[in-house]
Amino acid sequence: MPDKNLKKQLIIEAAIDVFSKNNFQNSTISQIAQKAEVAEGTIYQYFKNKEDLFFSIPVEKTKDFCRELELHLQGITGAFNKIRKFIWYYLYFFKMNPEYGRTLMLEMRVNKGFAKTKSYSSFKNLTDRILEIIKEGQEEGVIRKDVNIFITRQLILGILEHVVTRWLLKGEQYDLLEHCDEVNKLIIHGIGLTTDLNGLKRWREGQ
Amino acid sequence: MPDKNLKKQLIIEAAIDVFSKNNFQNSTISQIAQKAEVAEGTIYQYFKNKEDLFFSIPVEKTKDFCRELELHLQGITGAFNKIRKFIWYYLYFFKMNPEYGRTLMLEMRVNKGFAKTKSYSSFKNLTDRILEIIKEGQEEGVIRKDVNIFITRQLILGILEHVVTRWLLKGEQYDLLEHCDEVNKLIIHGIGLTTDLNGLKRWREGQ
DNA sequence: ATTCGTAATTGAATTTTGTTCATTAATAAT
DNA sequence: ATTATTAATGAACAAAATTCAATTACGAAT
Repeated sequence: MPDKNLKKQLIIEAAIDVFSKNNFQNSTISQIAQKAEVAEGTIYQYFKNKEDLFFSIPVEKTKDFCRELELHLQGITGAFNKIRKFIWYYLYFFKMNPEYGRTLMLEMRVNKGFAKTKSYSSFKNLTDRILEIIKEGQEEGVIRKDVNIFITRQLILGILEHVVTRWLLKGEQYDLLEHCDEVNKLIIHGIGLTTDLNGLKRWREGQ
Repeated sequence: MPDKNLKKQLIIEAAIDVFSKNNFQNSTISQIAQKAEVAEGTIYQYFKNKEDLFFSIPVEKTKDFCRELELHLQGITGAFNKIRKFIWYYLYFFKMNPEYGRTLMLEMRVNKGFAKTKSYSSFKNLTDRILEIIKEGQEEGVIRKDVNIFITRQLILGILEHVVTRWLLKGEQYDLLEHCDEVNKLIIHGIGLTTDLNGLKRWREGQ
């Protein structure tokens, strides 16, 4: 029983390596087979096709991602503090796992088939978690209620994905955590520097 | 002379159709050739290879995108008003051109080769434009100065790309313009509903 | 220990698809 | 009309994904 998964894991290991160096299109089954020291046919014993192998890659890593996030959030109180930690951890994880980032951000996330994969189910935990935090913040009275919570989540995930994607496309040259505070500040307070206190009052009533 | 571009355009037309229905990987040259009613070899008269054809698709549309944006911004004063219009127009354009969106958002934007293409150069006008508006807002004193302008831009582009990408992945079922106001509100004011006026004061001084 | 049955593995054959190229057709120039 | 140049063709080629009949390894049963 562990033997079977061992070989499967061996192939995935090789696939991670090959797919993250080149991309999906430019990676070949024979490269992966060579690296895993199995015959090409063997791969098709464990995976339906090239795409299926590809989608199997981030399952485990994504589970780690969510599990560790939960750990990092332990003992933190207050929605804003949790969001700050979420932002930090999100960027930190991609900094530490760039090959995972390349596959997930540049290829999976943008694929229509992704929503049907196991990785997506794992990833959904993460996006569900941020939704919970948003609701918590609304109950605390620190997060605005006059905006759809899903749009609120899109603001947070949007900038994070954009920041990570840019970093990957630029070749991971700078430190991803560099602008952690600024991102946080923008999410919480927005770009506006209004002194319109009447306006402020109006938004509050908008809840 | 116009004959030559006519055939090239014909091929692009067919490519738009095929590439946006399936994706890059699952579209074949022979499908495109059939649809354009030319021989497969003819395509290679006009384009170096499949990828070159792919990247040629959004050149013209992207130029339109930028040109029309400029038109829509005409006569609007004040950074916030311009941003509001930018957001509206951005969403409006993808609503009207979903096949363009599918190619640009789900395939191009996330491709390392994209930054070297003509489409990217056009697209850069758009992202440069939002940067100008941000600077203008800072001079007006309505946009915070204690955050890197590039990060500020990433907030705006991030949520817009995320909103459009989600819409595309969900099969374009709902109206993309539905949440225009909410997006705007979040960008300008953030998710926070703080009454901490001392904090507010501190941020202002942070400029 | 030997046999038998099942599952895993192999790599050569097949299929699909991008790309090339020699040939043919069309167009323009003299 | 003849020639030169350019465009278009589709069969041939190459590369890579996928299949499959043959082989090997393994475990249980006798």
